[in-house]
Amino acid sequence: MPTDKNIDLTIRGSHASAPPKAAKKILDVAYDLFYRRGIRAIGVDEIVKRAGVTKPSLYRSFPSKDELAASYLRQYDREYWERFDEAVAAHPGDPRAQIKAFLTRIGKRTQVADYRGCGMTNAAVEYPDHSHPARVVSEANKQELRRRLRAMAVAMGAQDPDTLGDGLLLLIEGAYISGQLFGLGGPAQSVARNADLLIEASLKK
Amino acid sequence: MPTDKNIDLTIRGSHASAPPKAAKKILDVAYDLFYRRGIRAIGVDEIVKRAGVTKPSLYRSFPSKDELAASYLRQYDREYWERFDEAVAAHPGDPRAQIKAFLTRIGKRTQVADYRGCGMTNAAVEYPDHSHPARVVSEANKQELRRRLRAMAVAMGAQDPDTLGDGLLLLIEGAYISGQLFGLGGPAQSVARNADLLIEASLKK
DNA sequence: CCTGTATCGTACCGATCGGTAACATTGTCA
DNA sequence: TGACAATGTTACCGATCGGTACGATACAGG
Repeated sequence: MPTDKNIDLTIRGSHASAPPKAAKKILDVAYDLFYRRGIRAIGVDEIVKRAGVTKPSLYRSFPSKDELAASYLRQYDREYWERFDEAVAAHPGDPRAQIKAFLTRIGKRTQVADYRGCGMTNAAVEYPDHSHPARVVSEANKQELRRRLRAMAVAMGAQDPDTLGDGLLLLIEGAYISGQLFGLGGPAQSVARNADLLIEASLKK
Repeated sequence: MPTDKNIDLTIRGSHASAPPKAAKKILDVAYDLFYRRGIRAIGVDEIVKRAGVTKPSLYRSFPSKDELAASYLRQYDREYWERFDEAVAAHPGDPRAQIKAFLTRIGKRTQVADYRGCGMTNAAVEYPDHSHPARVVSEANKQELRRRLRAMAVAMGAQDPDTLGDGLLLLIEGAYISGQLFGLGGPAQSVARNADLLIEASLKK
C-alpha cells in the first residue's frame, strides 16, 4: 500500500493511489489568479509558471482551461457554503440572526482595498453563455443561495417570503458588486443594516 | 461613381466634410458586441468585420481597443442618465415615485431572455485594475449614481439618508446581476417592491 | 536486475490577440 | 485640371492564446 500521507480532498474516486501532487498546486494558483484578476485575464502559461509546473501537467489533470475554471468554482462553492453554515450554526433556530451574521461578515469582507466580490458572480459576468462549464457551476450556486434565502424568509415568518428572500439576495449581490466598485467606505458596508430594515418591514404584523 | 447613397447625418449642408462615417459604425457595432458578450470576449477583428470596415479605420478613430471600450461606456453613460432623468421627470417633486419608476423599469428590463445587466457593472468586473480606461468611466458612473440616490433619500426625508441611498444602490446592483444570472422569473423582478418596502421602513416616523 | 506504469519537461502547433506600415482611393477647392 | 488631405485597403508584425506530440525520468513489483 502507498504511504497515503496526503489525503485527496476532492472526493473523485475511491482510488487512494491518485496523489496528483501537481494538480493541487495548479488549482491553488488558478484559484488565486482567477479570483483576483478574472478568468479570461489569466492564461494557462501564467498559471503553470506560478505553480512551478509545466503545461502538460495541467492538461493531464484538467481537460481544458474552461474545466479548470469550473474546478476553481467548485472549490469556491464548498468554501462558500462553509461560511454560510458557520453563520447559521452560530444562531441555532434564529434565521434572522443567521442572516444578520452572514451579511455582517460579507459587509466586513467588502471593506478591504482591492476587494474582488464573489467569484461566482464574476464568472457569470465573464461568461454570458449559459452552457459554459464555469457558468453552470455559478448558476447552480446562485440557485441554491436563492432557495436557502427563501426558506429562511419562511422561517422568519415573512408576509411574502419569496419577495423577502429575493430582496435579501439582491442586497447580497449588490454588496458583492459595489464592494469591488467602491472599495473602502462604499455602500456595501451598510448591507446588514439595510437587510435588517427590509426584514423588519417584511414580517407579519 | 460615388452614388452617395449613405447620408451624412452630422453636418449641415449637402456635401460637407464627412468626418466619422466609419467611426460611428465601429462604435455602434462595438457597443452591441461589448455589451452582449463582454469586452474581453470580443476582438477588434470581429468588430471591424461586423462593421464592414478594416482595422486601420478603427485605429484612426480610436487610439486603442481599451479606449474604444471607454468610448462605448461613455455612450452607455449618456443613455443611462437619459433613462434616469426620464423617470425623474415623470414625477416632479416626488422622489419616492421617481425611484419607484426607475426601479420598475429596471425590473422589467431584467425579465427578458439573455438579459446582460449593466454595461458599467460588467466592465468593472472584467477589469479589476482601477487605472483601466473602461473602469475609470464605470467608477465615475457609479459614484454619480450613489450621489443621486443619497440626494433623493434626503429629499424623501429618510432617517438615515446615506444608508437608504446605499441600500437602494445595493438593490439596483443586485437587480443588474441577478437579472443576468437567473433570467426570467429571477429575483430582479421584485426590485421595485423591495425598494419600496425599504423606503417605507427608512422614513422618519 | 528488468519491465511496466505514470508523471515529468522540452519543444512545438495553428489560431488569434492588439496594433501598424505602406499604398490605393476618394472628395474638395484652387 | 492639378494638388492636397482625409479616408479606406492589403498585408503584415511580434506576442500570446489554448492545447499537444513525444521523449526523459522516477519508481513500483517480479
